[in-house]
Amino acid sequence: MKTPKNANGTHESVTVPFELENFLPYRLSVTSHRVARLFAAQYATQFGLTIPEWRVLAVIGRFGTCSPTAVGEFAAMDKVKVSRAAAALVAKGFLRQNQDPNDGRGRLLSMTRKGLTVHTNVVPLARGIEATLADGLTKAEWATLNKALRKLSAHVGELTGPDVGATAD
Amino acid sequence: MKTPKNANGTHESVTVPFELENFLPYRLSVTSHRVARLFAAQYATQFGLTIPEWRVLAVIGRFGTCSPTAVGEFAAMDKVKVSRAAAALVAKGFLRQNQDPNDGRGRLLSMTRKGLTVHTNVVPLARGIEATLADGLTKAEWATLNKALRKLSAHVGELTGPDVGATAD
DNA sequence: AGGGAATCGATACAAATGAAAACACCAAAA
DNA sequence: TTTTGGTGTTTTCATTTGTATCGATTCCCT
Repeated sequence: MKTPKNANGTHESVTVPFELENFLPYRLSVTSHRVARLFAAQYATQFGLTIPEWRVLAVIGRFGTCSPTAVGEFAAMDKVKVSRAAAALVAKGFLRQNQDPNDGRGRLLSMTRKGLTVHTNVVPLARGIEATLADGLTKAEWATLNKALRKLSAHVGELTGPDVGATAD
Repeated sequence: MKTPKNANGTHESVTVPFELENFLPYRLSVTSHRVARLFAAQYATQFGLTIPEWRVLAVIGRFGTCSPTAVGEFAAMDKVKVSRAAAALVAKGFLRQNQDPNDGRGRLLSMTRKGLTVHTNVVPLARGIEATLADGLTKAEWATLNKALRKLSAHVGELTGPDVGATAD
C-alpha cells in the first residue's frame, strides 16, 4: 500500500494529518490558560484579587486617577469588565470612585491608601512569578517570545479591524 | 528631586513602575484572546463550529474513534467541555456516539460521513488562517514562538503540579 | 463471590463573560 | 430653548465556563 491512511482508514488528501498540538492557536490558548491559572491562584490566595481586578489596580497604580474608559484602553479590557472590576475594588476599599467634575457622565477612579498598599505588595509577587516562568526558557527565547507576541497581537489586530475590546484570563 | 515618583506622587520602592503592557502573562492573554476571536469567527460563519467543537473534531479526525476521555487528553479540554462539545457534534450529525463494547461506562466517538467532510474542509481553513498569522512574523520568530510556548507551557505544567485539565478559547 | 474505592460520562448548579439595552449626561443644530 | 444625536457608564440577560455531584460500571482486595 503506497498511499497513507489516517486512523479512519480514509485517505486524507495527500498531506500530513492535522496535528492539533502543533497548531499555534491551540498552543497559545493552552499556555495562556495555564499561566493565567497560576497567577489567578496566587492573586486570589495572597490578596483576594481576580485577574481583572489586578489589571485595573495595576493601571491606576501606574497612571494614577483614571476614567474607566482609560483603564479599559490601558488594560485591554472591555468596559463591562472594567466596570465590574472597579466596583469590586471599591467594595474592597482599594479604589475610590468619584464624579468627574468636568463631565457629569464620567467617573474617576483613584487609589485609596489601602489600595496603594496592596498594589505595592502585589507587584513584586507578579514580577516574582513572571521570573519563575522565565526560568523555564533561555534569555533569548524569553525575549523573542515577548517580541513575537507583541507583533502577532498587533498583526491580528490589523486583520480583525479596529479593536473590539475584551480579554482578561 | 532625586527619587522617582509614580503618578500618585508616591515613591514606589526604588524601581521602575510596573508596566502591564510589558508583562508577559498580560501579553499572552491578550494575544491568545485576539487570535481565538479571529478563528472562532471563521469557524462559526463557515461551518457553524465553536472552538471546543473544532478541537474535538480535529482529534477524532486525526486519531479516529476515541473515548471522550482520550479526546480530552489530546485536546487539553476537561471532560465537561468534551461532553458538551461531543453532544453538540452528535446533534449536528458530525459525530456518532456508541457504547464501548469493552466497558459499560465508556463511550466511543467516531466520525460520520458528514463529519468527515466538514473535517476535511475545516482543516485547510485553519491552516490558512494560521499561515496568515505567520505572515506577520519572520520565519525565525514564528519558530521560536512555537518552541517557547511549548516550553513555557510544560514549565508551568510542572509548577502547578499534575494538570487539572481545562482550556478552549 | 462481595464490598469499597476508583473511573467514566452526564448533569446540576453557580460564577464569569459578552452583547445589547438602559441610563444619565453633554453638545451642537434648529 | 428644545430637539437630536452622541458619549461614558452601568445594568440586564443570554451564553459560556467551571466545580461539585450523581448514577452506572469496573477494578481491586479480601
